[in-house]
Amino acid sequence: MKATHADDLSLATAASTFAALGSEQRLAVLRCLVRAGPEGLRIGELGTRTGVTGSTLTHHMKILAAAGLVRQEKQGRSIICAAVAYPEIRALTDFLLAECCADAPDGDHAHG
Amino acid sequence: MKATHADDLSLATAASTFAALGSEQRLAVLRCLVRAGPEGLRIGELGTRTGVTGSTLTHHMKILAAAGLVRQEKQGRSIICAAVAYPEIRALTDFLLAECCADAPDGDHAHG
DNA sequence: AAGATGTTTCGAGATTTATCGAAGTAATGG
DNA sequence: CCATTACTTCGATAAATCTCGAAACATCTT
Repeated sequence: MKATHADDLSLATAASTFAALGSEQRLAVLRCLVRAGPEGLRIGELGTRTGVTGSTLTHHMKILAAAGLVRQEKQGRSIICAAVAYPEIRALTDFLLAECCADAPDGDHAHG
Repeated sequence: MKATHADDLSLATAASTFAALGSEQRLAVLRCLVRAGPEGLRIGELGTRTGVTGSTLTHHMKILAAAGLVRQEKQGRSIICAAVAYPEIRALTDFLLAECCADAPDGDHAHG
């Protein structure tokens, strides 16, 4: 068996990471952060851009942070949020490819 | 902009596909099916292997099928389930990579 | 210290999801 | 046609999640 990042992910961890991504609002938030780049955004700005209320945003950010998809850093009275999604997502895609597509050829799959 | 399968996925679709994967039980079911290969498994057998009750399994299978991750086909009095995950997962990974990792270098990412 | 700003916690209502068992539908065999 | 097998639908309950506003907390400014 080939060693990949997928080994880092238990089924439970993978499921909860997927669950974290399984909300349109959170996905929008994550995308917003990723596009903002490594500098990140303040929570407030994030709320403005995504149209999500303060406390709700806090809630979603906790979930994304618990999944390791974002990082929060206090800076003065603001919290700077930035995506740390890259390694996590790589692990996730590796998981999917390893667990689910292990012996699938590249072209046409399981269609018959 | 590079054309990929990611273009096929709206934010809402991606979120609901992630949500479909965001359950340990469903992920276990999907993995079971993927490992079973293109021949698939009967619902009953799937239930036996995963320890999920009949009606609950029906429920989960609906969600997986709605997400396009599995296919169900009647065969006599059985339903054969098989993973069709490959293209969906490819679209999903493409989505993630395109939306979230677009300009991330390959090595060290967004770590400060 | 007082006031302004930015974020979190708390409490609560609404919605969604998970799970089960019992009854229902569909296909095969006697 | 009746029984059996295989799965689904229905109805109900429990649990989790979403969402909000108000109040609390922390930080900077003056």
